[in-house]
Amino acid sequence: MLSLGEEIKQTKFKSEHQKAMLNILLTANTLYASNNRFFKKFHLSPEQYNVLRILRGTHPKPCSVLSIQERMLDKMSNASRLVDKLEAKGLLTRKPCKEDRRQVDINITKAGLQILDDIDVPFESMESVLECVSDKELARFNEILDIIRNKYRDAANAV
Amino acid sequence: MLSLGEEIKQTKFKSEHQKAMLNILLTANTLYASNNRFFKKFHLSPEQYNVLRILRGTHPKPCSVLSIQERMLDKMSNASRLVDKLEAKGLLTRKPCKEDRRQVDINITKAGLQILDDIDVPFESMESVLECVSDKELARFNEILDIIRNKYRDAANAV
DNA sequence: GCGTATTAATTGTTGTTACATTAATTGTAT
DNA sequence: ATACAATTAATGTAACAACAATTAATACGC
Repeated sequence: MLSLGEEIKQTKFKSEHQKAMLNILLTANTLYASNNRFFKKFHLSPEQYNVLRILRGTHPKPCSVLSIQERMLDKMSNASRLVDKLEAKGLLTRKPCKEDRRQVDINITKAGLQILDDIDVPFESMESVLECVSDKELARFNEILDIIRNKYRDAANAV
Repeated sequence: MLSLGEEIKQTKFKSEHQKAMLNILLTANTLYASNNRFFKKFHLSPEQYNVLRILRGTHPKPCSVLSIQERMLDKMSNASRLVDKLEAKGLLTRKPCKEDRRQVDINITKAGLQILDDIDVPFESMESVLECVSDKELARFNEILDIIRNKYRDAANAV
């Protein structure tokens, strides 16, 4: 098993803090790259999968582009174009919203639900890699991530 | 302060494990986006900054493109083209390697070292967001990240 | 030494992201 | 009611990433 230091061939770190920051970025890149390869088997990107999951969550109610965007992990990316791609694949439908004509009602299709079903089992087996860590430890782990996210965002805006 | 659930507007999670996986991805995205905005002030991308840091590490000895690639957080990205950009900005030099003419000797310039100096202080203040977490806890935090990275990569390859 | 395999770096291609801008609709203040 | 602001979605663009393919140099087996 490779440690952070081995992976990026850096022997010294200024502090455990700095190491943690680098480690998050490296780990996320690894996860992202693995997910990329995994979803490619289903002709999806991780972002497209994320959108389908969100739509399954609200199904059978529709969802607007904006509320997809708000629920996405990567807020910067372009929900509108992701929806384009998924519509072209027949995994969702798009129709104007009656109540507010600026909005678009997006619904996942049967094909969309089916592909999520196909993905669920193998994907869950990947997500279970953390079984060797206790729930209590993971709870603290999640807390620390929350702290980092919030403080870092503030710090970056302040600079 | 926003929790994972608040940020992606998802109230239920299947397990602490699944939550941790999503949290890593979300946190990394946030960090990456913040870094992006931060480095833009210096007309650099996070990846370009990473390359300069690596070169400062080996300085005054040169570094090949491959060994830059090996030390990078994101192995997938294109070291060759990053070096292009940085050379165009005068932040590094590129010259053929005498011993092995396939390789290129890359050295950071004074301007490159200077820009790292300019960045160091504000960037370190951003990295210090973790001061409220103890070193012992961070050590365990880093361990868990190492586990996730290694196991997940294996799991993704196996599927 | 010669042919083949391997390694290092670059380049081509395709798709995506980040960010700004635009267009259309709705909300609001007077 | 009308002007102006705010909201929603889509699009234009420049830069970047992923991956394959290419070129050049070196290592290795015989």
